[in-house]
Amino acid sequence: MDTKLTIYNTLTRRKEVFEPLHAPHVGMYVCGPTVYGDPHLGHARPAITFDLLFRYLKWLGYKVRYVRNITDVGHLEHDADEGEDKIAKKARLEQLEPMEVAQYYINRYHKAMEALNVLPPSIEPLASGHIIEQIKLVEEILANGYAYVSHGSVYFDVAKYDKAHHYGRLSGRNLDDVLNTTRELDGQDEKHNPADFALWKCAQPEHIMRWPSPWSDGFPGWHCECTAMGRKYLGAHFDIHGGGMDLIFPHHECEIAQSVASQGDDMVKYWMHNNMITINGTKMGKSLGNFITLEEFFTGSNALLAQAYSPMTIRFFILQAHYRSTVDFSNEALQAAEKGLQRLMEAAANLDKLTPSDTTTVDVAGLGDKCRAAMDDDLNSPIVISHLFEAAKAINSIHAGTAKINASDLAELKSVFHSYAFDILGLREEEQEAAASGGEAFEGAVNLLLQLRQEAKANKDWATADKIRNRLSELGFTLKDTKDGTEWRL
RNA sequence: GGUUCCUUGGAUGAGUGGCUUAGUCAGCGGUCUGCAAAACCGCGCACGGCGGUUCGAAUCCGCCAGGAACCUCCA
Repeated sequence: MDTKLTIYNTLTRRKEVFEPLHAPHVGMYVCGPTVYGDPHLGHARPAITFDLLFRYLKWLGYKVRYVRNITDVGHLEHDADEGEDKIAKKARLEQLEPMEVAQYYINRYHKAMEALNVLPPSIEPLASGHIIEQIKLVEEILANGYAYVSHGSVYFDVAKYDKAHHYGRLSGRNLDDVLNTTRELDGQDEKHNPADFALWKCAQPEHIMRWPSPWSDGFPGWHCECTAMGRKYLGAHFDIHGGGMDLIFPHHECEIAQSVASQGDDMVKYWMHNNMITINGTKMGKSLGNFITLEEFFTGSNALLAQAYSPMTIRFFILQAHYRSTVDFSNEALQAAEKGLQRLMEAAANLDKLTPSDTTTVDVAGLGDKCRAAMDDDLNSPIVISHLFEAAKAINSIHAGTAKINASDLAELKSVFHSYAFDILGLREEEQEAAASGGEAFEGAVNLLLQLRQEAKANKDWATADKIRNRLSELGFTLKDTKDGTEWRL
């Protein structure tokens, strides 16, 4: 297989062959959550998208350092919460230390990510732990003349920067567009230009999250953390920077400006952005109030949900769409994903039970190459999944005895199927928990019932046989009659 | 208003010039089964509208209609 991984680079708006700066090492940075609320379905998208990339790069043999930050310093809120730090505001409402609130939501985020089988990143730095690095970044930009101090705050001089470097090249804007559409915001009179963005903000008296700096007691600007921490852990130049499409402007645009203004060039080679999850066609978001938290999905406790959906159903649902497409939430789509996943996982279970024959009558050759080609094409997970379903069909046919496979093909099929379904797509079987909690006695009891049913069937006592089957079904068991007896699971 | 992008069957969701226009869910028919379920086999159904380029377009270009994200913290 001599294909190469290509990924869509937002900066050039085209797919590019992925060539690491320092192979076999790969550095990737992804914008993580702001921890002032429970993680919702929207947070799952970038986490799973870049988990897929992380897993695939590792599978290809790269040594990947994956940095995903936690924003616990907070950002400015709009209008009514003018100038107030989000985390500080919430803390006062709940009478908790700001860092206590942050820690609470960090823990909740980690729990949700674990449930979704999202691997922990190599480094998960906190913005609050890197104030010194951010101050240093601001000092560099000041020293290079691309920033100015005003009333204890430091602002980035966008107009000056734009003369030497194009401000807006990631998002396809030019400075005039930005100027004409910039809204009136707090502190505008301190700025030389409405388009300028804060590198350091002087804290108001009521602001409790604050740190000393050469300019004032305050807090770093909205975009500094990613530039400072990316550089600290991945170097002045690294391979991949990812995040949601809604971060392209201004966040990532400002990161590029900060990087160029401080070190002379952009740190990032490939910019990657996942699309949004929508609900009724519009973005699911905190500020829109139309989001459903991940925990609500797992428990079904939301009026919009017809039922609970397992973490793996959510993961599979997201992977069934390409990461650069929007994906619309609906119960129908999730139920379809749930059934599809179940089918795939049953095939995986059947795969382990197959016995080899001396010949092969199914077409499984090239499965690995096809999956590889799909992944290489900008992480086309829906195509990988479609190939896995083809494999599932073959597996089930062999399992049912209508097809055969020889030993070497079987070994190959197992290897490829497990690699893509579990190692790369990151799916996992969830039934183990139920079985584990049941214990041997439980299992024995169920088997006893099935044995009684089997005896009833042998006596043609259909009433008793069906009664056992129906009662077990009502309790949530799924029964499957096969030649060799009845299989069951919860 | 500006920037970027989208519009595929009953529901989802791939596919960028011709090859069988994927897969999943739902539906229909069959095999299997005591009857079911599951599984397997088979079937049907689409490329927003209008023009253009081309031997040939869902795929390229133009216009129109509709929609989204960003322009303010946001995955």
